[in-house]
Amino acid sequence: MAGRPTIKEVSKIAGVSFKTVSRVLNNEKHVSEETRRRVEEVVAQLNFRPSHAARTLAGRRSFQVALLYDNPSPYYVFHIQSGAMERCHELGYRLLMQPIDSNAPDMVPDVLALVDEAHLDGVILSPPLTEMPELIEALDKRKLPYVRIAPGLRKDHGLATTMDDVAAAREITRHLLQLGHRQIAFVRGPESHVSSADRLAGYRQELEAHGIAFDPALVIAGDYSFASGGAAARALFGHSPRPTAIFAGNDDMAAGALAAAHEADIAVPDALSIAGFDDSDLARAVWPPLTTIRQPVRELAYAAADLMLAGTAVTPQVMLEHELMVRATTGPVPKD
Amino acid sequence: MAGRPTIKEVSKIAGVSFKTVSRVLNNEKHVSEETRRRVEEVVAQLNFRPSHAARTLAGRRSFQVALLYDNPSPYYVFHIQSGAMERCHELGYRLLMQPIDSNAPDMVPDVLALVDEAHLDGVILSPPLTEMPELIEALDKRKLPYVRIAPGLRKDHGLATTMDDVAAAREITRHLLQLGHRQIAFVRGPESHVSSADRLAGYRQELEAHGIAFDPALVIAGDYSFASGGAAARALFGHSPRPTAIFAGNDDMAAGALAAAHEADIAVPDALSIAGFDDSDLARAVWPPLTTIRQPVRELAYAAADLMLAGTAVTPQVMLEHELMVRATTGPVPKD
DNA sequence: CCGCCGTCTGGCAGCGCTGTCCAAATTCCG
DNA sequence: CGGAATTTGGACAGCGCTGCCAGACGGCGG
Repeated sequence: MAGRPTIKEVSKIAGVSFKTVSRVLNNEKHVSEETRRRVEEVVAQLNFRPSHAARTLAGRRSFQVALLYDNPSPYYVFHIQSGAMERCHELGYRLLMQPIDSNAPDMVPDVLALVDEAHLDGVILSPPLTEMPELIEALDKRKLPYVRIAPGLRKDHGLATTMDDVAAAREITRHLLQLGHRQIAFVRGPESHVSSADRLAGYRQELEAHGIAFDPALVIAGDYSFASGGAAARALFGHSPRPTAIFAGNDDMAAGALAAAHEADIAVPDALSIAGFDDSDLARAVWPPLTTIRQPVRELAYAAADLMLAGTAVTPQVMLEHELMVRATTGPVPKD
Repeated sequence: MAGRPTIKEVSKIAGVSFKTVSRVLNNEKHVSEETRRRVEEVVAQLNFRPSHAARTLAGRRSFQVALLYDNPSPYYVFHIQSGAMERCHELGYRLLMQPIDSNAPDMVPDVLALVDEAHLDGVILSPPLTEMPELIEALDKRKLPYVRIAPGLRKDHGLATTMDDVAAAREITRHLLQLGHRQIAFVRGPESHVSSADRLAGYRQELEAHGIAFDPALVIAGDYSFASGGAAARALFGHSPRPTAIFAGNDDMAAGALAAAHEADIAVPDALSIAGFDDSDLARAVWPPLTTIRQPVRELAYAAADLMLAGTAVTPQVMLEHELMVRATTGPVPKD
């Protein structure tokens, strides 16, 4: 914590007033080319960085935004962070990554307290915080800029980056239908994630578009965890006739179902097809590698930061492309 | 960004000078019980939070530390973050999570710039940043407090939290030896991670302790990635006699080896045992679930923050326990 | 030739706190 | 009951910047 240089020292060495140095640092107009160069030289030479605290205090902006998340998946969090971080960094903002307990009774005041404390210029919300009406309202009321990543509710409200969960689920379902499957089970995620309802809807729509009646008995509730996928699969194995395909609402549950199939000695994909959703690291690490939907998680976060900070987008909501990744857990329906 | 309350407003309502409010906020002495209570009431009622920027600027401390990492594993990063975050939060510090490119030529000045800019009170280093001599020196020279998580080099220098990689690798090796394996291959990690050398050393020591000659041909270089584990396993499958067990330096490589075994139709654990290291999420998601070492990642980070900030520890280095997790990829050596 | 505007630069207040110093109120002794 | 020690709370400067305003200078049109 030794003497870091200050703007005044820079100005003294450069032979200008410290106000001029401030202008250079903030890329303001009305600084002659030569002065600018001279100041920049001194800045580089001293390795000077303006105190973030001082700029925040003196100016109207803190160049600080927070990414709020409450998601147990390391994979998801890691990629959301890295996408948002990249764009923030490019735009000269600092990103505060904040895990939030979305069920805490004081969640909203706590977030607001963070906003005050850090003088945040905006916040980026990821699911399931995107779905909290009190939070959204509080932010609106505060007139604090925010973006939501993949919101499930009120999709046309405010800034948001999304992917089309319904269409993606339809693609997976269509893929299975084209392989000849007719008994396709669906393992859904928790209620708190609207995405899981969207995926269910897509599954159902595609089924019906192919003239296949939707069978509620083939829908099992899970909670996006590996264990719940295994449990769902084991329940399904008791059905008669046994479904020939399982579409799980995320990769963790698909991996759980896959493990259950291995355990029960059911060959995948020969006797049973399994599909996931997300294309997380898991999808390539299990065997056989999982057929799934590549969710553009990193890009969603990158675009979210861009939307909020750069403000160059034409529409307040942007939708990113997903991709069906056909790997080895899905195959033709077994004939017997 | 509407009018957040300031310390002066609090003081006005509480009927004291703003300095007294400051004393209450900082838990200083010389404030009567009653005054303290009154101030705290107003603070709670207004949901007042002191401006972090202002305290940083005015005081000698910023109550801000950074966690620096450069690790591609979402699992590892997530748990390191959450452990460090928890302890920092408990101690009233804010944690800045900063991915750093350890190979960037300006890495050290960039870190120092961050330190200045954010007025950091300390930094937490995770591998492989723990192994960068220039960084360590720069930090020492700056007299900036720091801790290293699981350092490989100069383990007795400065504050650090570690686990015993050598002993853990010996345990895995012993477990395999006890199952009757004699042809045990080792897939090592990249040179940049000293942990991988330690694990190799443990493997070798245990072998020799059991009177088994170390065979360099059974050591294959990997890079901690899933793909490299698969490649190593496929190379090993060509050896004659084929090793009966593979000990991979981390779970990703073990999962890769497991997938390769599945592909080559080699039954695990009946024809081949596989062991990993880390007990990451993967270990339970693959099938069969992986025998591995539980690395106390989260605890290591928690303890690191504690060591640096609470300063209650007796020794500058603390070592945490690992645990051998025997699951289903290891079994008795096949007899033929 | 004057006035006016545009470009560049500096002066100064003040952001919301903490640290230091000092005054007043209270307590504790002999 | 007086004086010193202790507790309590206020005044004030200043942390390192940005916002606003004013001043110096030069070019241009009328």
